[in-house]
Amino acid sequence: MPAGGRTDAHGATTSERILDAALGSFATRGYEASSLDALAVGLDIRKQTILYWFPSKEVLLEAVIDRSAIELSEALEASLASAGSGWARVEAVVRSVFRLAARRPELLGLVREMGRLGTPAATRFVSAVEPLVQRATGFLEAEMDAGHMRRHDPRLLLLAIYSTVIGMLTEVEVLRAFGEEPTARSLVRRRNEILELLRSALVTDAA
Amino acid sequence: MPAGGRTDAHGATTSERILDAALGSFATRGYEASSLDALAVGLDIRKQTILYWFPSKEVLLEAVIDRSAIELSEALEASLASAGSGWARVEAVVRSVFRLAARRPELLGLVREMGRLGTPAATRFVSAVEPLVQRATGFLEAEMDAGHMRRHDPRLLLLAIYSTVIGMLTEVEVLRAFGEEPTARSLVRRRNEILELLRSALVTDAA
DNA sequence: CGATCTGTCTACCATATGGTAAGTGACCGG
DNA sequence: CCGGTCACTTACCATATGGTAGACAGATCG
Repeated sequence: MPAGGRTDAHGATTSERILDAALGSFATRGYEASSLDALAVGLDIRKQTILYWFPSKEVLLEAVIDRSAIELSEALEASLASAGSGWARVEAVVRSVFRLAARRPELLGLVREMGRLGTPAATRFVSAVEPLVQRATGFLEAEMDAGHMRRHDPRLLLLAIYSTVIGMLTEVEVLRAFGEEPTARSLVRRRNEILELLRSALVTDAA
Repeated sequence: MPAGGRTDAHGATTSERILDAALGSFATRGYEASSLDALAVGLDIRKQTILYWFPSKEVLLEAVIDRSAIELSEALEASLASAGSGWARVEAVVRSVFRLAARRPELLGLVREMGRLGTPAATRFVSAVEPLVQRATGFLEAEMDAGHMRRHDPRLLLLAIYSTVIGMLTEVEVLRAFGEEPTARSLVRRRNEILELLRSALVTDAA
């Protein structure tokens, strides 16, 4: 039985509920714009209960980051473990990110928020996800060496892929401007568009 | 002589100086996290001078958005006016956005911030830039019809291009994680990477 | 010269914020 | 049954926030 306070009707501990609400708020409103008071009201809890579990707002942020980094890493590692090789591997990862976006959009929102938080919060997240970046660049490089993919700077290529995927998943307002509704159907269309785009950009005829 | 208050040593009116500082702060710290007090201190001005020119923080935001939308539109329109056709046109626009990012990074930062602001602030920006989106999708569609570019959904394609470019220009923390320093040289490398990527994704052999 | 207008300032204020201090009740081992 | 710990609460507090009211100096104009 994990510590974290009394459990509610759904078996969630208080500290878990706080983390969930904080993640949602940080991801959509931003860290600085999120207030402990508002969080507490939303949870029907007193602010001091939050400060009991997380002695300061910054500590709460760190906890949210750590938990999210783990969840993100696990999701990606899982998709990598079962994925094939070559282009199929890229496709599997993109698909799993889109699945994650459908199930837990706040996670992707938090990733975007990282940029604004700067050191040391972002450093925390970055170092947690670092191994994945290493694996990914290594993989891309190998595929290029094997002639399966067009040659690019693997780090910059990864950055471009990341930007495209995250952007198409999180820029809701821009999506609206481009006439895309935030529906599941639209999500699938965006995923397929990205996959097509990446495939024609990356895969060589040799593969 | 445009109104806007007394002019400083460099000929800038007070209201212009306020708009500049606000743009910078909104773009990097975010709207909600920016305070009028901090803005005033940075400008060596009293907060009430800000509220004299812009009667509320929200009005200030609207003014910043309007001015930025105009500046952005003009920069893009200019690059479109002198650009050639086909792939050269896409390349010209991407290059001009990168030039803009080097000269006025806050403009791009504000675009990213739009997503968080939601209605009605984003609507304001979106409707100001809307004509550009129309022109761009129309152009892409024509190129596809002519067989110069691979067929895609033009709106989704534009969204993908936008996401990639904005992401690679604004996600400073992620850039750091990927080992890219925020230098001019790195900017050029990122630009070239994007151009290569887009070219292999879009251009058909027929072109 | 006196009245008015413009731009900026000083003096406040209600509210919201992150955080401290000290309680209260339920449970638990001895 | 009783002292202590755990989870959470009420009661505050200093500071920061967006915003109001009004004074004051300099220019403009009749």
